[in-house]
Amino acid sequence: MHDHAETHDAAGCCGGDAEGAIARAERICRERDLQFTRLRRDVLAAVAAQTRPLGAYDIAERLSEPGRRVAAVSVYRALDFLTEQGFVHRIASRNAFVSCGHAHSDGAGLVFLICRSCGTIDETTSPEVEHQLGRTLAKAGFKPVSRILEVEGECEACLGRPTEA
Amino acid sequence: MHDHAETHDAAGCCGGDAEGAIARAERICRERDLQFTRLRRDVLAAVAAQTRPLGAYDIAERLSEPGRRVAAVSVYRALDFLTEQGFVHRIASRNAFVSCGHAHSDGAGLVFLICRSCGTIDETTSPEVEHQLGRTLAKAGFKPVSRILEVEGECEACLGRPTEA
DNA sequence: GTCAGGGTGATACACTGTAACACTCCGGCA
DNA sequence: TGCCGGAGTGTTACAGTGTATCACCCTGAC
Repeated sequence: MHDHAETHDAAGCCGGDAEGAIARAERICRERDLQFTRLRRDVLAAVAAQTRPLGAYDIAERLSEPGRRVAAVSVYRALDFLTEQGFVHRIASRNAFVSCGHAHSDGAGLVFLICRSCGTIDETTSPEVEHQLGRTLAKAGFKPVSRILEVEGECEACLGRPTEA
Repeated sequence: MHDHAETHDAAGCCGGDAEGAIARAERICRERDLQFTRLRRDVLAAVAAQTRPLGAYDIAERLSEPGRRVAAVSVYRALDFLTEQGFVHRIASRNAFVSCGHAHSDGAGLVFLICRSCGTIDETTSPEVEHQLGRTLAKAGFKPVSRILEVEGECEACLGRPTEA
C-alpha cells in the first residue's frame, strides 16, 4: 500500500500484515513468558489490519459482535500491554494506535509520518536525528527517558496523485 | 526557576513572565490587526503564570470567580486563537498548554522538555536536529507540514536534587 | 437604523481515559 | 480434593478532553 522501501526494516510493519505482526508477537510473548491472550491477539489484529490509526473505541466496536461485547476499558488494558511490549505505538497527536511489527527494545528513536491526506501512518528511524537530539538534550542538562516525534504532512503516495482525497 | 540559559532566546519564555508574554502578544496583535480581547488576555495570563502545562478545564476554573463563570468552550476558543498566533503551544502528550513568549513564525523546530519530577516544561530549538530530520523526511519522500517533538525525562534542576518530588 | 461579522455565553454531546469491584481461570500446594 | 493467590477480563461508573450548535452582544459599515 505504501512501499517506499528503505525507511523500513522489512515487511510486516505498520499495518497491512496482520498475520506477520501476530506471529511475531506470539513468539516474543512465549520468549518473555507472557500471556498472549485472545483479547490481546484480537486487539493487535484489529490495529495491524489498518495503516491508519485506530482509537480505542473504534477497536472495541470492531471486536464486538452479537454475543461478544468488548468494552473500551478492556481494549485499553490490552493496548497498555501491547504498547509496553512494543507491538503497537500510541500516536499522541491523534489519541490513537498503530501496530508495529519490528519490536524495538523500547520504542526509542521512532519517527512517525502521518499523512494528512490519506491518514496513513508510516514509521521510520533516524540515527542522525537521534544523535543530534542527544547532543541538544545534553547541552540543556536534560536526561531523557522517552520521547515522541510525530510529523504531519503529505506522504509520497499522495504527493504523486495530488487531487485525491 | 529554571535558568540554564542558552537553550532559550531570552527572558519571558515558557511561563514565569506573564507580563512580558502579555505585552508581547498585545503588540503583535496590534501589528496583525487582531483582537486581543479580555478573555484571550486572561487565558494567556493564566497559562503564562505557570511553568507546567495547564489543561483547558484548569484554566476555566482559574478564570472563574463569583460573578464570572468561564466555560471550557470559551477557553478552547481562546486557546485556538493563541496557538494559531504562536503565543501558546499545545503539549500533545499531556493534552495541555504552555505559553511561549518568543513568537516563532509557525511553531516550527521546537523541542519540548517535560520533566517528570517537577512537571516543568522547557522549550528549546535545535537547527541540527531540524536539519537531520529534514534529510530523513526527504529520503522517505515525505513533505512535512508540522511536527511535534516532546521529550520526557529529568530536568537539570531535578537532577541536582535527586530526592525531591 | 439596519445589517453583517467576530467574539462570547450556554447547553448539549461525543470522544478519551481511569477507578473500583466482581468474576473466572489456572497453577501451586497442602 | 480443596484451598489459595495472581493475572486477565467484564462491568459500571465517572473524570477529563474536545466539538457542535444556537443565541446573544458588540462594533463598524452602509
